[in-house]
Amino acid sequence: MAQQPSLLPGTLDLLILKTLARGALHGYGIAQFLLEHSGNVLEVGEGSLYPALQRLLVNEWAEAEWKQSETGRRARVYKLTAAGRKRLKEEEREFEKMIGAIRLVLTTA
Amino acid sequence: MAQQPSLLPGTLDLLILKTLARGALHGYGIAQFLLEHSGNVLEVGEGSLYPALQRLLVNEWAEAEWKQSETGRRARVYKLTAAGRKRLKEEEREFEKMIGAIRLVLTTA
DNA sequence: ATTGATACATCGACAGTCGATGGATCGATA
DNA sequence: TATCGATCCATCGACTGTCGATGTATCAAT
Repeated sequence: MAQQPSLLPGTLDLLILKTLARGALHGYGIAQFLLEHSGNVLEVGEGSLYPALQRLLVNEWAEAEWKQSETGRRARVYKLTAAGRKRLKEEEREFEKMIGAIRLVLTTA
Repeated sequence: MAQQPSLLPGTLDLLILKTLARGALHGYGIAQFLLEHSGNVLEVGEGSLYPALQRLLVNEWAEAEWKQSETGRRARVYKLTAAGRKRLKEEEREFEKMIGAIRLVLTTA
């Protein structure tokens, strides 16, 4: 873990999956979405983001397509697959399980 | 992360700190405590536990002392320092911050 | 006598995050 | 017009943390 971890390791895939569940989006947009929708807490660096997106592609939880805007700007748009939606549910379940377990310990007087 | 992660990476120090806040304890006992007080979810392997305890010692968040039981069985008992208690509070704060941020994203319709 | 629980610890493999770096386009400002 | 900041892609090496395997040893129970 880095000195000032901006992320809980192991949760980035879940966050990206969740973001993509709202609709296809490109990498930069995902990072922005996470920042804005987390009260500026989740600062996903590009060195974390792109490897994570590669993981999603390799596992076929997402598929990517190059898009050109009218102005000619290129962006790689990621879109969840059916397997990705399934995976999202699994990761959400697993996350809740872990958090619940940790909370049990933390709240044990 | 392992295939069947038993832990949320980055939370083990917090969990150990919290356990030790209830009283001094040896390594094996910490692992048992976490297992029992997490509904059998948090299975801390020894390959994770002992490196974590070393971290606590190095950072002087805990101190260790060898103890002998009446039967001659040896155990290394860990005890929080003042700095350790301070660190625990910091980690709790940081954890809640992260979880809050993640939850914001996960519950965004 | 062997197994299982208690107790310590280390090792190498592996995965994930981080900061730095590099490239490119575009709009605005100086 | 030059430069800066934002948008957009991606990779690299360093680092940290977890995991499973391995090794030692004691003790109780079978």
